[in-house]
Amino acid sequence: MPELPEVEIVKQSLLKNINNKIIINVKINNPNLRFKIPNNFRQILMGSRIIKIKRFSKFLILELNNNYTLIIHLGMSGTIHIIKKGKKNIFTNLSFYKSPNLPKTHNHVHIFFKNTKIIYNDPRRFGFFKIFSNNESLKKYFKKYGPEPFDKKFNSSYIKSKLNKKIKNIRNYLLDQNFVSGIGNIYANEILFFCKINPSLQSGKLTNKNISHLITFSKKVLNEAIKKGGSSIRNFSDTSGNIGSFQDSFMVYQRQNLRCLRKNCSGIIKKKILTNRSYFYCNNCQKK
DNA sequence: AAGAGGCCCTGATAGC
DNA sequence: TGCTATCAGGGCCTCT
Repeated sequence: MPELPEVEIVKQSLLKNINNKIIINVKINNPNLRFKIPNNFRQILMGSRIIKIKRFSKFLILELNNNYTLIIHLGMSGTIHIIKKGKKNIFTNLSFYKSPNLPKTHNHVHIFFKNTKIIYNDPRRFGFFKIFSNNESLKKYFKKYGPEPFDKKFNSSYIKSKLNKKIKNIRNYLLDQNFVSGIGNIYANEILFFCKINPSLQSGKLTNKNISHLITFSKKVLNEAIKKGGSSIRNFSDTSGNIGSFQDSFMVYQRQNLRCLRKNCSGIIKKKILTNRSYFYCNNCQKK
C-alpha cells in the first residue's frame, strides 16, 4: 500500500514511540520476506539504541548507535504496529486489510523495547528489511534512486533531460523510482489529474507547461496526503491510532464511471490498464 | 539502452 | 454455500 505519504506517517509515529530507545529483544517468526532477513539481524539489533529515524522515498531508515542502519520497506501490504504496555495497540499504518487491531497471522518480526514493542505484519511479504554496516554502503544502496518530488533536483532541466524523446508513458515514469522516488500508482494518477495530463501520454511529448505542473502538483498532492494522514483504501470499521483520510480526496483513483470533480468539467473518469496496472483519468480534462 | 512482462505472495471481492 | 478468476497501493529480474 504504502507510498511516500503513508511511510512518512509511519515514520512520525515511530519517532514518537521508539526513538532513542534500546532494543532489548528481537523475535523473527518468518524471515522469508521479499529478501530473507539476514542471519545476523538479531545479533546486530540486540542491545543497540535507535538514535535516528528518517525516511527516504518509501523507505524507513533507523540508525543505531552501533553504526549499523536498518531500513524497512513495507512493500504492498506491510504494516507496523506499536504495542505499549498497558495501553491500546497503536496502529501506525493504514491498513490494506480490515482491522486496526493486531492481525492474528503474518506477524513476522517483533522488536522489543522496555515497555514498548513493534510488530511488522505483512501478508504478501513483498516488504523487506536490510541492514547496512556503515553510511557508505547505505549511500551506495540509495544511489540508484531518483530524487523525491520535494527535492530541488526534481526540476525542469532534470525532468527534460530524463524524458527527452522517451516513448514510455508518463504514468509509468512516475512509478519508476529511478526517475522520481516515492510515488506509487495512487499518487501518480492523482498528480496527473491535477496536471491535466493523460497518463498514457508519451513522456517525450510533455510540454514545458506540463513539466512545470508536474513539479508543482507532485509536491502538492503528496503534501496534502501527508497532512491528511495518508490514504487507506478498504475502509476500516473501527479507528484507533492514526488512520488516513486522503482516500476521501481522491479525484480519479478508483472513481471509474463517476463524474469528474474538476469545477466546470463534465467529463467521466475512465479506468484503463497500462503494463498490467490500472490507471484512471478524466476523458474530458485529461484528453491526450 | 529502453521498455515490456513475469514474478514474488496472500487475501478480498465479484461472478457463476 | 462454494468454487474460480481477477485484482491489489511495489519492485526486482529477464528477455527482446
